[in-house]
Amino acid sequence: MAAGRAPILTPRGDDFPRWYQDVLNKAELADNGPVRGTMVIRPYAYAIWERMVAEVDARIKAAGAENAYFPLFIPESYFQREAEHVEGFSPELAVVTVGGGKELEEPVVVRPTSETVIGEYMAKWVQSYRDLPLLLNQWANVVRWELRPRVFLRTSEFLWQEGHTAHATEDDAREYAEHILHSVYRDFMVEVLAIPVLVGAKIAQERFAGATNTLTCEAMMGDGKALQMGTSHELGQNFARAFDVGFLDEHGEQRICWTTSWGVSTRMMGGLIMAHGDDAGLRVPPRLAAVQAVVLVVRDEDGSVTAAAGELVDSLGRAGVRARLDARVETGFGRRATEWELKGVPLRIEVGPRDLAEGQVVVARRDDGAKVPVPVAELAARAPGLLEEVQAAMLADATERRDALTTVVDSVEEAAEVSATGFAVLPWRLLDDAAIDLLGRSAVTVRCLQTPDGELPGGAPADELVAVCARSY
RNA sequence: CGGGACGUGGCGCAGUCUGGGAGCGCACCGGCUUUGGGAGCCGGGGGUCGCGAGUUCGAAUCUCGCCGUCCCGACCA
Repeated sequence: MAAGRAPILTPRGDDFPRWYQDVLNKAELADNGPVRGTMVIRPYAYAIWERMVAEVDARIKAAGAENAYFPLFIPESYFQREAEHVEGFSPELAVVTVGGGKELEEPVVVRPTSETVIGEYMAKWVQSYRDLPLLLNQWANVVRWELRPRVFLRTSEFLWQEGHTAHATEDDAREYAEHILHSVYRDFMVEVLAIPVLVGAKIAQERFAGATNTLTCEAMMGDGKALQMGTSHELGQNFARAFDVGFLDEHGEQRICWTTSWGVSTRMMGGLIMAHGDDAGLRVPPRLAAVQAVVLVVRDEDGSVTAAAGELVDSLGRAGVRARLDARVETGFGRRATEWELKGVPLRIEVGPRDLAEGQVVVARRDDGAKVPVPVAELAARAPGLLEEVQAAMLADATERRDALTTVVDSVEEAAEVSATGFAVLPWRLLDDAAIDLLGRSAVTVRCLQTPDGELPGGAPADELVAVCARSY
């Protein structure tokens, strides 16, 4: 029956960007907004984003930071105070010049990031070494006018979390920036998103505007391209100086703080889609999924199947599984099965009269398509374990693919070639300006620097570091 | 912002070259038959042909301008 029918989605191998668009539409994730570069996040995608927020927020709080909220509008003059910051952000600022029908005396910028406003208030709040470290975070929307927008990956407005901290010493600031990268971002991405991200440091050219060091989590997408999934910056004393964030130390000496900032955004939705999606649609890892299991009533003559399915949903819920009932029997089974596959729900539990007669249900895994019968009485007890199996399998799949598409090379030419389809790892010492320029001609960039065993460079000697190169989103 | 392609019901497209009925598939609504992988048949509803000028008796079709989308390059979460 399916033979001869057009595929639901453009196959990934035919046209990856087109496939991505198809997933956004068919899985009802997002639409373009009316203003170029803006997006509408639809309920199913927003539910996933809320799960991301919950998981990341819990980790941020575990790292000791507290949530606060700073204004959307920032005086334009604030941006002028940090030279590199202005230079980096000027091209993508949205500036409001009229308010209440009148030309404003000083234009206000719609925040592209909040270092400047937060710096102003940190200066006010921090007086003593006893006030440090000051660990703040906010969940907010930000605006960066984009020339080439792509839903979730690069939009002019996006949702994110931005952490901002002030510390007494450089070491303390560095440790905290690293702690966030590892214990919040990498942990979340690997354990919840099931995406095996690389951690590393950005080269100077790729640093955040105003940072002294930018740490990154880099993921590989289904087409071998890289996606920066999150960054954590050491800002040195650049912003602290510009905004006069100072304190008296225990010896009564006036000193300047060391600050950090770090963020992850709705871009992770794009990463989720492109890292795990297949030709049948999205695949959501169970720990992330807003709907972990859908109980699908295959057909129902007298209401008894729906009743039994409802009980299964309840029992799954009691077992800690986020389950949902699909009893829309007026819609064909195949249609509904396809819909849930598009949406990537990890487990589909099929219940029909035949199953009930045999005291079983059929459990279909979204990750590998396997279908196994499970006795009704055992479903709730077995589902959590099965979800964990799916979670582990998805991480293993993604890791295997990333490793298969990663090649260690020892020349710039090879790096350019290999980066056409995946990641190239080569000695950092080979990458002088001319080499970086050469890679650039193939749209290849240095994603991050690592130690050979994949850790942050830290204090490792520069000539021992490796550079991970790839094309990127 | 440079190069390329494309804008026709919600989605995907034909029609444009060679001007004259706005059509097709899917989706949607109603009815009947169906229901273990995208249902079938019958009957319906829905479109300023991206926007604006121009040429013409007449423009989806020709001309110009603008906007948007996608791809490829320069920047970012």
